[in-house]
Amino acid sequence: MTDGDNDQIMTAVGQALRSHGYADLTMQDIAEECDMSTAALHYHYDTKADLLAAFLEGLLDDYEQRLAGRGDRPPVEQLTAFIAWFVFGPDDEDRIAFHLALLEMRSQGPHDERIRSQLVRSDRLLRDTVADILEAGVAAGDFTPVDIEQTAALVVATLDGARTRQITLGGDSVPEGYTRVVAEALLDRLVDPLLAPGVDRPSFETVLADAPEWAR
Amino acid sequence: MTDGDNDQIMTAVGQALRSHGYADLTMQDIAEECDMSTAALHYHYDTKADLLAAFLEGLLDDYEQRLAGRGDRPPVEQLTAFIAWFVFGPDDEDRIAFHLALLEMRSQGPHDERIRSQLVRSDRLLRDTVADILEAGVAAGDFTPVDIEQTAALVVATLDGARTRQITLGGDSVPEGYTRVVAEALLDRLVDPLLAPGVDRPSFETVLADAPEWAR
Amino acid sequence: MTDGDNDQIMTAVGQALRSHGYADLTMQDIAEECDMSTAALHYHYDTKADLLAAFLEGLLDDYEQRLAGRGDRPPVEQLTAFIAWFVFGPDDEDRIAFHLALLEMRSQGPHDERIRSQLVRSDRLLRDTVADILEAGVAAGDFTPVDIEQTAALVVATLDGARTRQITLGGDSVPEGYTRVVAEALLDRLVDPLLAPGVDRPSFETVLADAPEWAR
Amino acid sequence: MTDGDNDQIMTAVGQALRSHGYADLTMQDIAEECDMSTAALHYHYDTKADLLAAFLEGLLDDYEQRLAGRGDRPPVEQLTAFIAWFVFGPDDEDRIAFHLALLEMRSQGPHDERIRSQLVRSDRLLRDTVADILEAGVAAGDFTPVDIEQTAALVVATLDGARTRQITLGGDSVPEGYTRVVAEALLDRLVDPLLAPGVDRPSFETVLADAPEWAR
DNA sequence: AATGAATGAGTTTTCATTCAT
DNA sequence: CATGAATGAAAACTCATTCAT
Repeated sequence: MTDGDNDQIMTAVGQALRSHGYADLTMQDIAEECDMSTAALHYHYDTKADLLAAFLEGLLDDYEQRLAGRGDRPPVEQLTAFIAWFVFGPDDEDRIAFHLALLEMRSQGPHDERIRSQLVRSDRLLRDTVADILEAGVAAGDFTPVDIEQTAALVVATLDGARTRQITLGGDSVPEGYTRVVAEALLDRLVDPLLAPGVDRPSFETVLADAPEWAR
Repeated sequence: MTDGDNDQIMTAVGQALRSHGYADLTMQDIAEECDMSTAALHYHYDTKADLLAAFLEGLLDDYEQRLAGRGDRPPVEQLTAFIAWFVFGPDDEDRIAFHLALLEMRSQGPHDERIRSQLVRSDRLLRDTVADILEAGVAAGDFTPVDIEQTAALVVATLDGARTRQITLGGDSVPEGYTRVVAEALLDRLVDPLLAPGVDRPSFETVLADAPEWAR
Repeated sequence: MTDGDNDQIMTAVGQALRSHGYADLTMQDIAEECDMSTAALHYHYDTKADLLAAFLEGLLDDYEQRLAGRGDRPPVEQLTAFIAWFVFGPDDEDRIAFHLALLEMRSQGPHDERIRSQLVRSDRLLRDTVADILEAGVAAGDFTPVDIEQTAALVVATLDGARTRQITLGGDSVPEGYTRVVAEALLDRLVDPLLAPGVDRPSFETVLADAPEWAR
Repeated sequence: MTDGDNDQIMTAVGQALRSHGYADLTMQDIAEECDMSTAALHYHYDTKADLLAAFLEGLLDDYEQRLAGRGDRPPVEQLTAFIAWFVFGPDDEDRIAFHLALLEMRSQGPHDERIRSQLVRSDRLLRDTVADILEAGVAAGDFTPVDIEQTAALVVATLDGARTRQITLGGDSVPEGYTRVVAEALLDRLVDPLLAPGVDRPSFETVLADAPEWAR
């Protein structure tokens, strides 16, 4: 199978997941999305579980690539950009679809070890990213010392929670967007108190405006 | 149908959801859990979707009632208890199973309006609860003034995110438990800076130990 | 059970049959039509088959009563009126419903001896009615001699066929109405050649206009 | 699906319909008749209704083809053969079962548009067949002029009515068979008076004996 | 006399998976 | 490589019937 063929299948899984939801997803749904027979899908992937595990793997690989390459800007900027990265609007359908698919896969983690181990890997990567930024900031004297692991966990959990709520609740509950409100709160309440005297944090708007290349 | 009979069915749905997960839940699973025939279930609820919607509704009603009777203890205590309420250990299998099932239902929100509207209601309730505590605290002079809505959203998102990660990742990634680490971080980084001079926050251990009646 | 109660049930069977058709008719359909529980229906009639057999019996009793009492008008008039009696328009919903119900029951005859014997009784009655008229007409010299049984069978089959086709095909195929066209053909081709010289047949319009009391 | 495979399914539907009747027909019945799983049936036809509609359509297509090849024998013979074609004995179980099933389907016409439209098509076809014969006969000078449409409707209704009564009443009421008696009556009373002087009608027995190839 | 609740047996339909071609 | 066809197992749902009250 060429890479292009595989991409096509993976795209189809994402589309089908988006349209039907995990619980109602059938091989037929996926097959229709990429103009293939279900038998062809089974030729490439032995079971539905295999196919979905591969899909999740691809999903997280993408995610990771986007996290990488933060460049060498000051830690405050990096942290602010990291937080801003989670913000999306109620009309950012691609993003919603992506994370909804991810959420549906995530909820299957406890039932499928292959899925769970990918999730653990991705969690470790996310927290390490934040931890690295924090560590660099403390080392540079830009941040006052903190419990790095604890803070990283806090940041990641908070942003994940905001995203999950925005995706599952839709735009009704927090019209400005759950992620936006929570990201701002994080900056005000967590990041600002962390800054050493004389260190300035770029405004949220600035960071959102000139989104660095890695913040898709 | 008497209330007792209905309770029995709802309990069975909960149990079955815990054992099988949302995506794999069958009417038969539920029927077995309450020693009934599937036909009997269909006698009371026309469709599986109806039954699950009723279950979710009942769940949130319970939730609501538990959140309601917070009593008249000082706001600091209430806030600390609220945060502590989310903490559970990696071995609290029942809670994990329950919230996993709930997470699976949540990921169906975008596909099922009945589910989504219940989720929105529950979100509103949670944030209102925190907002009320904050408001009371500010009014009493125990908390320094803050943006109440913003802070409530932050707290709820953070705790939800921690819970979701703990459930989906298992004990591997944060052995003490994601919820525990994040709850402590929240208290240290968010609640403490909020306290007016002279106001003391009960220690986390204290609150966890004598969990008030409303913190199941 | 009072007669009124039973009438109510029978009406409900007719209504339900009309709405759902025999193949899709359920006890629940009937129960809903008369605001009763299915258990109540089973209290009065042991089985669904019993209930339907009773329904058919009532149906045919009605039918018979309408056939009776032809009075003592001349045989030509009686025969013409008998034929005209079968004519109904594409908008005569009551009549269509009645005969549709009857047709659906009739198609079950071969599967249920109770039904079949009622149908045989009704057939005998219909043919005897025609035969009596023919016999009287021949005796009176109004009709030329014919094979009475054969002619009666022909008349009954023809009118039944026209009615069945009109009911099952709807108004599309023969806009004036199958029964109307065929009844007219019967009069032109069968009755007229039967008349002795000097005997006049009332026009079809006349008979249709002043429908005698027994031709509902 | 090859034509042969489809034929096999259609034959199975016919057989199952004969054995069980329309109201009691299940997919399982059909599946057993052709040594297939019900799932295989559903692979070819999405729903039971689709399958039955296809069956009815195929039935009428066959019918059409059989009616088509009437050859170029004289109109009198054609008309006589057409009428004779409807005759069957009280012991012709296969035909009884088949037409009973068809009658059950017909009584579903008012509830199922797909069925009804096929019935209308079949009605049109039958009447056109008779009308064509009559027209040819009149043109050839074998028949005296008549209202062609009216006469065709009369013939079709009569034969249909006789068949319906014979099927639903069984052999009790008209031991020689309703269709036989009525067909003879039709010939005596309708066809014979139609013949131009010098034109002879083949005897009923003759036609019944050497049934032409198109009279199944 | 009537009902709400329940059920067992069955119905259509779905779906991941297999396999000959 | 890919497909059309097929299947077994299970799914949701239906329905006539029963029974305690």
